[in-house]
Amino acid sequence: MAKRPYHHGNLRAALLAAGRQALEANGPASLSLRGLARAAGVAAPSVYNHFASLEALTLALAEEGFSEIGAALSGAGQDPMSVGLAYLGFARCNPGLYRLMFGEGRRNDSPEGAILRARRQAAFAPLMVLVGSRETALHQWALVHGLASLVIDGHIPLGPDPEARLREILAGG
Amino acid sequence: MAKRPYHHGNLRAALLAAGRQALEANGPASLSLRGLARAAGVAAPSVYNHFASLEALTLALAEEGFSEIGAALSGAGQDPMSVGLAYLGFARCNPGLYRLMFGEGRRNDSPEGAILRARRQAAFAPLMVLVGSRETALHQWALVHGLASLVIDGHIPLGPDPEARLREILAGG
DNA sequence: TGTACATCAGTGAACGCGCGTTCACTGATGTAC
DNA sequence: TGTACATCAGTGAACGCGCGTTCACTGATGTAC
Repeated sequence: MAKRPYHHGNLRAALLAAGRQALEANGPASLSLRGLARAAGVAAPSVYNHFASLEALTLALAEEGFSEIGAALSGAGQDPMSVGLAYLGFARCNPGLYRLMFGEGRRNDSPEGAILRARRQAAFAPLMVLVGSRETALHQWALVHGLASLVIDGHIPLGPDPEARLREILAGG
Repeated sequence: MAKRPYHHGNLRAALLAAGRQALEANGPASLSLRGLARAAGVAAPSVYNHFASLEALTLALAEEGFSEIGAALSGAGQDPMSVGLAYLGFARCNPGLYRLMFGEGRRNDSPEGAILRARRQAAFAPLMVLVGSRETALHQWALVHGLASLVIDGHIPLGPDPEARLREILAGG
């Protein structure tokens, strides 16, 4: 099979791990097929044994993110404040991934874009369930998403007790 | 001086206009020095007579945006709801530019990034003035920024009366 | 008015770069006889 | 237990691309005499 794989038997996983690392180290724009292959200790064409294209790899990273944030929100219980904090926690732990998932949409009309948009809607669904009206749900989503973006971008220093601060801001309408 | 300028005497303005157009047509990631020169009907090196680098040109575009959103917010009066709607109006009219201004920050520690961050804080200042506590101001900023992002990304279809819908969502806490 | 000259916004050619992707290949592993 | 063979994850070389930037240049304009 392979000649001398540096990765330990699962190049797909190694590439995704390298992607996560690159995402957090240098942001979504830094993702490159050659770069990830390099990071995984493998020649660039090897990537094509596991992903159809760079776009497919990128999408797989985003899928990981949506799956993880979904789990985090599900595990946060029924209290909207808890769900909001869980959402913010995910974004703060994975800022590069969060940006890939929600920002930097290349082109609105690409097939990749359509898939990402659907996944975002799905991630938003738990919020829908918890609150009464659709307006309120959208309001909450906008609030929590906007706050996540601002925090990630360093606009809101959180001080020694980040969670308490986030609670204040979320509540402070 | 020039040989045969296709632009009418102000290449700097022509490049910025081309940048605005590219931003709205294809997003921030599509900005390229060669592309903008092409769009302005000029050879690539000509750009360097007016901007030190692509980064400088990009920053000038963002500055335009911050100046315009500042004017829009100032003109919106004292009512927080009006200011919020003005903010959303700017984002909806200039989605590509808004993304450049607020999203897609390349690297947090680049000098460009620092300038952009300062400009964002400045754009946020009017909100600070209108509301009582700092928490409330941050809450409002997050809400309006998040809503702008979601609307721009097509997650919230606005229907026949967009402004009324946005009012509902903003109010719907 | 005519001539020499400085200015400087433009030019085309070239640089080196990293990129995504394709190609024919190689060689270790696992299986069938 | 040996041997032939198929599989297929890996390989290096090469493709064409667009990019930002640098370079020495050109030639129309505006100014000084």
